[in-house]
Amino acid sequence: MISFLIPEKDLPYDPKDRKSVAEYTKLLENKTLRDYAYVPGGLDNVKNKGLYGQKIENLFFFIKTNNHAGADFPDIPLELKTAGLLSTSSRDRHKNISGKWKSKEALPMSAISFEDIVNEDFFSSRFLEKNKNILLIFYKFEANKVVYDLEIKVTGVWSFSEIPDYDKKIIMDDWEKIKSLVINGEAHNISRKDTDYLEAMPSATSDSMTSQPFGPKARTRKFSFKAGYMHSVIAKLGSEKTNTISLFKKSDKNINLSDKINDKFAPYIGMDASLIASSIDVSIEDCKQAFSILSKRLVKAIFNVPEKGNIEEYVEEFSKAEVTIKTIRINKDNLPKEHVSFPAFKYEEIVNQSWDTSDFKRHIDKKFLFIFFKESGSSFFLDRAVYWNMSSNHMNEAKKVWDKTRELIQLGTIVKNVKHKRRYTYFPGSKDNLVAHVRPHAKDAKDTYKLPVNDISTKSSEYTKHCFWFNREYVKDYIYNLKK
DNA sequence: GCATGATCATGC
DNA sequence: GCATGATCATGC
Repeated sequence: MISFLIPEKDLPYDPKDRKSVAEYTKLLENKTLRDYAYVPGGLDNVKNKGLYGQKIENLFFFIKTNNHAGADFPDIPLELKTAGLLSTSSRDRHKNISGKWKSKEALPMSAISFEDIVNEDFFSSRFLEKNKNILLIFYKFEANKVVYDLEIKVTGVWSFSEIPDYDKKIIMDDWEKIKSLVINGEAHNISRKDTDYLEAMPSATSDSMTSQPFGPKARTRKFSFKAGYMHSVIAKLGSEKTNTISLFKKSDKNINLSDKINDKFAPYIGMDASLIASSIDVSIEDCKQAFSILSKRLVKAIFNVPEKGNIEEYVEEFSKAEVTIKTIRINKDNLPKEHVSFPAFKYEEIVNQSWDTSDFKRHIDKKFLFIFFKESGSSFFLDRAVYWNMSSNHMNEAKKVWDKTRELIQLGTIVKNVKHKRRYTYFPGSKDNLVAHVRPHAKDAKDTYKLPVNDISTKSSEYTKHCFWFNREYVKDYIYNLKK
């Protein structure tokens, strides 16, 4: 039972009218809660952003905090959520889809009950019941600021019924995917990258466990919208001109992202690289990343991305689902010519990170679009486009490589043999782990990053830049051939 | 031939 | 100027 702190008839908005609530909420934009809040004796100094929503309910909407399961505005129904914003930088890959502001992180919504979801269907699910209409209040994130002084920048209502059909389809598929993992007794192996927009986000405390009907205890999780998805929600609420391109047409109803990508690539599959180049009217560069450049130009041609635009930024679905594109050349036996590199890591940073906050995990905890060119005679043809994400058990394999690498850097035991012509390292090699290994990634051997601890055998305080690489055998078996 | 170290062009 | 996304090259 909702009870108002002032009589309902005196409320400055109509709690039974969603539009009225949304318009009233707009008064908060470019203001702080302190501009509206009145408490006899003054406000407290709450800094915990988890309490911000309650304070807004109490002081701005004059609603007592409700502890029951119902919505904050039960008649319409509307669920109030507050979330942080960061300003986008010019180097931001989400700049184009986000406009001025981007979401600080994924938006947690309601808890997932593994016991219940297996008996639900999407349209009568607790997820949809609880989250079909969300009143969003976004503030500029500033750590350690008293909540009353946070600057509110964007507000508005997100409604499932009002998003495009192709977005609904992706969210429904995401929900179904989570449900099917639970049905298969795999709730303990769910990963955020199994889905596109709606993810099963683990609770912040890693030891919080709950039961699942057909498997061992699993981490408790919440349905959450990915940060990439929230970027576009924020831009739309803020009426920013984002100039993005959707893979879907308005009439697309029952097609998912993976199938849509395959459809778009289909006309070019089997086509020789030189023929692709001439048919989209570009030339093939003569450099190391020639195939990467060609495949990005092909993607731009297929999806109508401007020549100068960044694909992962312009293609709305790639931005919302946080997709990374990798181009791979494979030989006649489907083995990639090369291992697959990631950005070089900084030795001083990796020792201060945990696996969950590490850059490597952040890079691989995403969706990928692998574009494979296969060798044929003296040329290569476009063979496959694979929309892919890593499984949780392989994630654990990757973690072993990261753990070992971090340990070696911490101990200062990187270099194996100084006297040898070439310097060999103790970093995990491609035979040591199924998924990944560590190798140099630098302009040349003199291109270094500082070490947190001097290397014992070289006495050096810096070392050639290195990065994590996906093993090419792994790419062949688990990405190209989709082995489980 | 493969594992691993070394290096390069592009684009922002 | 440097990070990125790759390929080249050496030596076991």
